[in-house]
Amino acid sequence: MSTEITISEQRILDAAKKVFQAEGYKGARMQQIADEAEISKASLHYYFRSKEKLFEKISDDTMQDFLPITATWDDSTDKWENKIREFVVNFMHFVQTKPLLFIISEFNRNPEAFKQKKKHKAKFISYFEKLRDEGKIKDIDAVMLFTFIHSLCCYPVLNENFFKAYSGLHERNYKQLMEEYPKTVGELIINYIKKK
Amino acid sequence: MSTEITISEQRILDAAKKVFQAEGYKGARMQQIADEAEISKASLHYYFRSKEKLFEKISDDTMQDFLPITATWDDSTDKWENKIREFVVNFMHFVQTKPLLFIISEFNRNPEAFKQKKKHKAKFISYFEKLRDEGKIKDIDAVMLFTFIHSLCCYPVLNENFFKAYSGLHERNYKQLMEEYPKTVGELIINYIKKK
DNA sequence: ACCTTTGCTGACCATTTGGTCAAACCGTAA
DNA sequence: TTACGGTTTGACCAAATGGTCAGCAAAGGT
Repeated sequence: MSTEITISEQRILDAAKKVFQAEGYKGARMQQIADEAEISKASLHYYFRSKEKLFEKISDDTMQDFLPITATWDDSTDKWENKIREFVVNFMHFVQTKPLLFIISEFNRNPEAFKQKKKHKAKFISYFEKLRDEGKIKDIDAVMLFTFIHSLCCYPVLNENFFKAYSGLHERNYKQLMEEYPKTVGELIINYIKKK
Repeated sequence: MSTEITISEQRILDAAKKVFQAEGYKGARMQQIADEAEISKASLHYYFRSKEKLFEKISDDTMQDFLPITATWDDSTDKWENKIREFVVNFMHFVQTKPLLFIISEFNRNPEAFKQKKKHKAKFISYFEKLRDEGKIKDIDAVMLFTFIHSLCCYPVLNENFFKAYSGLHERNYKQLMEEYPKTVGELIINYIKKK
């Protein structure tokens, strides 16, 4: 079967995620990925014809993994406050766990390379526009809200090292801050759109 | 004088900023920078011994340019609300104008390379901790606040292309959004820490 | 036992890249 | 005119890099 994933293939994908995340696309070396996967460089090219194909595969997989999180904005009886809390926690966990940094970097550098520009905003936007039209929240711009949540969830994780050095926080303090962070972000957002 | 900057040197710096910003450190090519500066690659190395030195110079200059903005948190009689509004506008303009993207990327990739880790947070933190202790604002964590402002100001600009594709916004809509953005961010922050 | 497929590798290649160097260029002071 | 110091460059180099290929070994299938 063509959809089966061999052990070697999985080792390569794990290694590639690690190296791409640490070095970026241009900085990552095929030899380094091969070493990390304990395999020869020729084998690496046997499974993934080129560096580009390998990057694409990881990029696609990661984006695919994100889809379940957007399900937050499907119909359900949860209060919107809880949906926001849930989304922020899940989103931040995703950003902390998955190799998003190099994908975003590459995206910024070369947007054309990404053909299927999945528009994840649709569900989010319509969910909050409906709430607004029903008068259940303040009169806010849903796209602006979308931007706020993304910024707050992604920035401190994606730019962890820069942020640490820049703010003078050490590892321990940063971790401590990040433990409370999702909860506080949730409350910030809720506080912003809740009718008083 | 060693502090004088020749025309060629300036041309190189401008070209390098452009290329580094567009391609990242690893992706930038010395030849491309030389071409952009309309100069030979050998001349480029005459002024800046290595790619690393050139990067360092630009990185240092950019960080230096940021200092005036932090002056917002010096003593002055302005209301804190106005200081926040002013800072957000200035900060976002800076991020939009200066080549921050590749510096942050490189910083994340290789934090040790940056020796003088300037801690800009000091003034900001003490300013808001004082306000809090005086009971003029809510009981918030100043570091958390620092994180919020940075995230909100930097993310949508640094990851412009990713954000656009991801959210499905086109150029026009993005620009329109970004015009109101600083103002709205300011109000979001003020709303969060203002005593009711 | 023989053949075919699949996984895997060392050796090799063409190209790119950061960096060097001797020589040329050019304004100017003597 | 000449000598000199700073500036500029084409030609060149060693190292690194993505990628190729012929062939080996193991696992079935017949």
